[in-house]
Amino acid sequence: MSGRVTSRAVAERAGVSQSAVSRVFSGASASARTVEKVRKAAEELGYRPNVLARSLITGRSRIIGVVVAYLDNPFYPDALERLSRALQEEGYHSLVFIAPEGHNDTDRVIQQMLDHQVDGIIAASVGLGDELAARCKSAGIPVVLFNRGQPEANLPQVTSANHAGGRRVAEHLVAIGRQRIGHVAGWQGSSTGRDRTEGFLTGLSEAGIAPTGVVPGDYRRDKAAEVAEELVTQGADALFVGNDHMAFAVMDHLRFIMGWRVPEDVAIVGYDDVPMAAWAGYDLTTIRQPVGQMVEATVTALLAALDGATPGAQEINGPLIIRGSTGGAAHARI
Amino acid sequence: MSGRVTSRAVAERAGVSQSAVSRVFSGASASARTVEKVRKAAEELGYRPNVLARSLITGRSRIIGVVVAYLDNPFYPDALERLSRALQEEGYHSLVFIAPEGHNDTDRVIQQMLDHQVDGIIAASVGLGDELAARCKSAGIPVVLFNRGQPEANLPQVTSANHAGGRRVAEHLVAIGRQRIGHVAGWQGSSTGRDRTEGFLTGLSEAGIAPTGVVPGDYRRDKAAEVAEELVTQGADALFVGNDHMAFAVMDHLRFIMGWRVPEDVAIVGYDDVPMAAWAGYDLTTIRQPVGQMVEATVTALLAALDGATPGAQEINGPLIIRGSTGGAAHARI
DNA sequence: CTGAAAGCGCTTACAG
DNA sequence: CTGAAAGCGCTTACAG
Repeated sequence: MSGRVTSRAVAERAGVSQSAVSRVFSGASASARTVEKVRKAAEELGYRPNVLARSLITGRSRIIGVVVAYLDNPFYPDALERLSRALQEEGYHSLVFIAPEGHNDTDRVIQQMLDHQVDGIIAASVGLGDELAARCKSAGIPVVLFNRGQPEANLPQVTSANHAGGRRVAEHLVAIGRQRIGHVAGWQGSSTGRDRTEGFLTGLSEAGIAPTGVVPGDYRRDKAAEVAEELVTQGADALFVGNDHMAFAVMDHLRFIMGWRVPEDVAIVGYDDVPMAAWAGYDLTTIRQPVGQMVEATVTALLAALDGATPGAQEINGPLIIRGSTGGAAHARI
Repeated sequence: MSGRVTSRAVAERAGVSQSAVSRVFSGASASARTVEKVRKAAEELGYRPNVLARSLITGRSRIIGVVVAYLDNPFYPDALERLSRALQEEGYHSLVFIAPEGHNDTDRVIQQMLDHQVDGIIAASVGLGDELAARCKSAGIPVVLFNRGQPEANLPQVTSANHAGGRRVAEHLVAIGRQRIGHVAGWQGSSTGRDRTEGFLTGLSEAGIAPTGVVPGDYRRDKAAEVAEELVTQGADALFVGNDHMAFAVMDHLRFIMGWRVPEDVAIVGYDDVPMAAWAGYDLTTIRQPVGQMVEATVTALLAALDGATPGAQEINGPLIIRGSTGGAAHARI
């Protein structure tokens, strides 16, 4: 226990005032001689400025609160890793909260972030209560929504073009000649779930096709597998599954439990293009959510908001990646 | 911009002193009447205590720094989620750092955590330089290593019984009648990698079998698939792969690229028992790392250290989970 | 129980 | 450029 080394201790050892030490470490101007003396003393004492004290005065903690809901869908660890790195590069740190099970208790978590004087908040795939949004606003703490739209909230938000993506999936399944097309939908309480479903139904209806069935899978593996079984039993020869995470469960269930062939008996399309989708075991056709671009846009929006700007909603386009689960690239032009 | 609401503002509105406000929010004693007045004023003003200021005085931030190296191996997002939740339950928050690519630049990250006055540090699967370890010690900041041993460092650490696990794998592969057994090893720069490999070789040698080959896969999918191909080409009929993450890549490569059958042509065993290992598509025999118990032990050790205790190293036993990739439970007794 | 006061470790005008 | 001083928003002895 050497005890905390403070700027005062460094000042004494260097034979300068405490203010001088502070100036050296906060990058304010100081003579070369002072800088040298201070650095030397600091080195010898192992001094490092107390970031808390600095934040208390400057009113900026350089900490960004990041809320994430579930890490079992591999899209989110990936996003979290990239967000954290991008923030670090900008000199910010991430105070991470894993949102509680009941998706809607995020408000308490956000409040705690405010208590910690975070400079800004990124909410990945979780919503924000109106009251809390107002409180953040009045506290001058910008909030950016990642992969979640909340139109009423009027918050900066970054999503991929979910409606367009869903529609593109419909076009693809029709193009490869499928007629009995079902949909294992994402959680309809989320904008991603709703938008993908809507886009998909739009696409089908444009092709003059009625869906064989549309059943919510709620972004849960177990539920997705269950409802997929229903749909194929009803005769579906193609399924659009609301995200890759569910699609893997659906493929496993159909192939290994029910003995169906993919894509011969049933074509499968997912959403996200997580790395696993490209693995030989799944080879899943899917819409790519360009996570790198989405993270970049999110961090850019946050920095802009910290600078006083008011960024709006942003949609990033993602391509359809055609793989074996719908017959592969060769079938793309059929 | 209502501006920050401070305890002084609440005091004025409530007609009490600032100290009284502080006492109410820090749980110190106060008369029912004071509490009521203060709470009312605070409510009306939307007051919440500034945690930074509190931490500056108490010297406790109630923030735990968590360093994680890679989130692409699903074992770690899972661990991170559980760690974060467990910490939240104890009233702590997690300042998360994703360690930079070059595994050994963790020191800078740890230093930054110290600058933020974290109360403690959990380092998941990363090492800690001697100098930094010493600095944490002298600052009185406990560090607990999760899933990584570092015997020289004399730090509290929680791992699973990797040596025993590796040995158990050898016994199992011998028991099901495999004779030409290869090993795609984990990164030998890590204790987990080394211990599993050692245990495995011990087990083989006890059975009087020499390994067909031992090649490092470094916990990387691409490398693992590559060296697995070498090993089976050399005639291996069974492979122990250093973790599940690599084992999936190995299975995909052997089955879908090379056309081998698992387990008929080659039996595969992994390590970790991440959820995916139980998926029908892999059905991977593996040693379970009991992540729940490991997290619990880690948090307990950290809390104990925060209380002044000096917890030691802890090894959690994990069972062999026999699945289809080695012929399933039916073959377990052969 | 309560208020006045000191102080946590810094930053930042303000004089010199 | 530099030091003395005020102050960030709290907690916590100390008297009363």
